[in-house]
Amino acid sequence: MKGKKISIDAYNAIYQFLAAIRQPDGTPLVDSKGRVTSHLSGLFYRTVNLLEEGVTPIYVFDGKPPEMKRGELERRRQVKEEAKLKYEKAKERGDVQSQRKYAAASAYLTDEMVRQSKELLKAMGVPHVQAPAEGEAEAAHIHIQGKSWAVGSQDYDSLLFGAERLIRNLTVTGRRKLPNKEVYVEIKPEILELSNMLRELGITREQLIDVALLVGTDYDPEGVRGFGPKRAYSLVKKYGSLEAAARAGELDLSDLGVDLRELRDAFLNPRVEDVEGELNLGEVDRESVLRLLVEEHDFNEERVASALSRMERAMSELKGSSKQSGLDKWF
DNA sequence: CGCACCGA
DNA sequence: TCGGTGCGG
Repeated sequence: MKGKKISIDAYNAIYQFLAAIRQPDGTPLVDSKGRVTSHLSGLFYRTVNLLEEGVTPIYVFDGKPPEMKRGELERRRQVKEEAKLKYEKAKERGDVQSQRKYAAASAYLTDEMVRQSKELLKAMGVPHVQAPAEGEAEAAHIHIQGKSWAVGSQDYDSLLFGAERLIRNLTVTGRRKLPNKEVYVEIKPEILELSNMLRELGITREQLIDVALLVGTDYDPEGVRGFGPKRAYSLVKKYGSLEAAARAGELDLSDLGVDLRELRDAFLNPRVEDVEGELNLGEVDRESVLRLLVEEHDFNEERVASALSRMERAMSELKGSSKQSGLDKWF
């Protein structure tokens, strides 16, 4: 992926840092004032690594969530509250493993953390974009407009939003990951290409959206009871659309939690904005990065300085190369 | 999650 | 150079 730009769902990435960068008992990294810094550590070091590998990340931040997502966001809030209670209980009985698990599950990103993250990226000269609504949709839009080579996310939504190329597990270290236990597994980056997927499946993007709606999406998480990936795909493949399946008596559209037309529209016509010009690397503001990380949040100066040096070298090479221009469309 | 360090 | 470990903030 050298010389490529990847539009990354920032919330998705930062949230994962926040959940994962913790001590075995679930304590996150904090500065001397007790403020959480896990997200800054993850964002900083991973971004430096990506730049060193010649990948330019474009971080896309969420805006106002669509009204339809309200229920799901409320549900997630409740799950987090329960996780918080489970964390307290695990702490009482000194169950360190459960502590970590529930601390990760109850992690939440504050507005302050989002502001800090944007400030850090700005100081690093790394482009970021504010989405009007869903970050995932805007990241896909930037890609579709030819301003990034792919979308980077752990979620599959961008494919439904029409992104041609999705990168999952975008890390440099080829890092290990724990499913639930203390078992670490090798995780490799994964490239998914929409047109290849659709060709192999023999369906259109509209039909893939129908499959997703049966299985469940952020806007209607339950989907239709009884439908997982296999049955959903078979049904759509056989009848062509959810309406046709309903007419054949194989499906009751009122089993969807939300109106079908509205659900489809969320993926086919998401609220996105064009971005002006190219999304390129800017200048590294060494002073600001040091002030933010070292002075304000007690990062180790030598570590930050050495990462900054690696980054500056990488960025000058990247900006010098011609691969950076807007020609990196997928065609 | 990623860095630094260590021993093989 | 690689995998394991412990700490980072």
